[in-house]
Amino acid sequence: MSLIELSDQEIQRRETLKKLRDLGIDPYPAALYPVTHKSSEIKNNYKEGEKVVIAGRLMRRKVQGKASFGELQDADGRIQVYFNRDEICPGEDKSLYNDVFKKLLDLGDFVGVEGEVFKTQVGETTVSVKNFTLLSKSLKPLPLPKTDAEGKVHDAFTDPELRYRQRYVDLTVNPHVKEIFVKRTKLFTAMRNFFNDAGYMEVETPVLQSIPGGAAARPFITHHNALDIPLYMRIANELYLKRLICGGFDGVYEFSKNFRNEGMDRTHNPEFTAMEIYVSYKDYNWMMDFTERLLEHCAIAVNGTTEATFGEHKIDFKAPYKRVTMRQSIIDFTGFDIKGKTEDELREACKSMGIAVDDTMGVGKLIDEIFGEKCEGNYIQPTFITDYPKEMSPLCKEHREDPSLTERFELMVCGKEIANAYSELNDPIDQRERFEDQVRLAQKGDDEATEFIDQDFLRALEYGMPPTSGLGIGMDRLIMFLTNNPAIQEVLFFPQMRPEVFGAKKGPELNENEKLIFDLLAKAQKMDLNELKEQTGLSNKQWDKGVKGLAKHGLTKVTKEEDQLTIELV
RNA sequence: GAUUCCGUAGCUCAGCUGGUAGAGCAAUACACUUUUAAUGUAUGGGUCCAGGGUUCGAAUCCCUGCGGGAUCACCA
Repeated sequence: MSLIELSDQEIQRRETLKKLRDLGIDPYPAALYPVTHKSSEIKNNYKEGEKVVIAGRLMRRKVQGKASFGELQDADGRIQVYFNRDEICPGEDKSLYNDVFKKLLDLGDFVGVEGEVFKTQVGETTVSVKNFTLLSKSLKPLPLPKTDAEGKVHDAFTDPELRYRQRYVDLTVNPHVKEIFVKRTKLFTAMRNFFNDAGYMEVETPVLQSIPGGAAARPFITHHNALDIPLYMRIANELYLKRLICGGFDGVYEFSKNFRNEGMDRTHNPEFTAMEIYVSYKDYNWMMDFTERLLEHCAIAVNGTTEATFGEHKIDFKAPYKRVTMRQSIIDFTGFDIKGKTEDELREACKSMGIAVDDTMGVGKLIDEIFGEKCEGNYIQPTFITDYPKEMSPLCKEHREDPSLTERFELMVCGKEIANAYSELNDPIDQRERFEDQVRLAQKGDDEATEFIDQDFLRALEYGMPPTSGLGIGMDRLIMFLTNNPAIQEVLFFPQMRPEVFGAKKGPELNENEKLIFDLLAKAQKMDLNELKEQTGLSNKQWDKGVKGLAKHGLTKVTKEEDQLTIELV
């Protein structure tokens, strides 16, 4: 990057950097800095006169002559620091205060401070600085949002594009954003602890798979050079976890980064995190109990309460949750009973409800459309929807009382699904037939159906899998609900975005029009302005921009005598 | 994919029916020894997203492109 592209303030900071080096101060020292306290420890456990060593970013500086206040921001928050000229510079030489502190430090610099804790007249806990060390120089000015006495934020850094692309800045200046990610980590920890306490084991399964299975979604495809085969990035980890149940574990779970090559919007990112857990000798009824206890536990761990606010809704994750069969749900909201209906009858019903259908849709898909259109959005409080039609659930066990249904539930919150669970299908012959049905659906044109048959998974089932219940939870969605964020981008550190274009800006060299004008003028050195314009044959706008551009580069000068405008090279 | 809104100083934003680009904070200089977003005075800082068009003249009007937001569609 050339200097010409730097802003005024960036150039100043680079000059400051040089001055520091000239004074023998290393702006990027290597040595460990012996921090003894965090800002929160000092503020929460105030001890008058305590000697502390702290470090962080200098985020505020207010000079008042021979004394100054500043604010240091560390991982926990901010603490005020007090610089007194004669404390820092006891002798004749006051340059450490006058020059280094006042002129060569900038907001955003990482600084280490040794000092003593005291309270100012206004009562603010403050560290009185005895000595300070520059730990890392900041060359770009940070946005500086400020909160006033009424809690109103001024100059907030809010542009989503800038915030997502430069999350490091977002995290530095927006403490509430940091809080979201602290909560996100608390959620993962709480869930992990809950599973571990129950005796289940965290495992890892492949991200690169030769058959993308376990869900209906478009995968990302890549290529392995040594094997010379296509590999897919996983869309789900279900089939691998079930193999491990076949292998004899009681319970296994994995926080799984999944990748789906589909649309992006405020609730969908190409990579997202799911949690899947499989527990042997259990069924979906047990899993419902387990799920509501899990979510209650997680809500408390994250927010300290089972209650959460999401937009206009107040949600309560306190167990137990309401349970409604899909059939009953559709009766409740449409008056239509799906039990025993043929594909044609269902298609007619959809049409009468104003739901768009086409010929590729089978019984399951049609029911799903009705539910999605008429029912789903109505469940605000956590609600289990149970007993899904068989066609929609190729990996789920047939219902013990009704062979057209499966033992499946989804957990709905605020009209969105956040969990999905089965009594897992473990009959290998049934499973093979369901896969084959899926292949037929895919051939019929249903792009949600799975077109691959995972033969190795079927082989595992043939050796035998104990009765098992499995649960999947969309972790991003769950944390959105727990932190009141309607956009998935807000709960991902680095949401996917179109790549930023760097270095595309033009340098100081002349553009085509400027060159044309310059070359013509170079022959004469000095010309009448209008004459030159005619010779170039440029449009008014192009001419105007070109001439202004040249003047800006300091190459030409226009002089006016009487009504005569003359242009000459400088 | 469709519709719609937005892109101006490091940050937040003004800028009317076209007429020399503005404010606050940040920066620079000077003064000030306990301040609470906000000390005073002075100063500097902009290819107004890019390219084209209309015009004597475009940040402003029109077209195209790029980037982003919102709504809808699709997708868990």
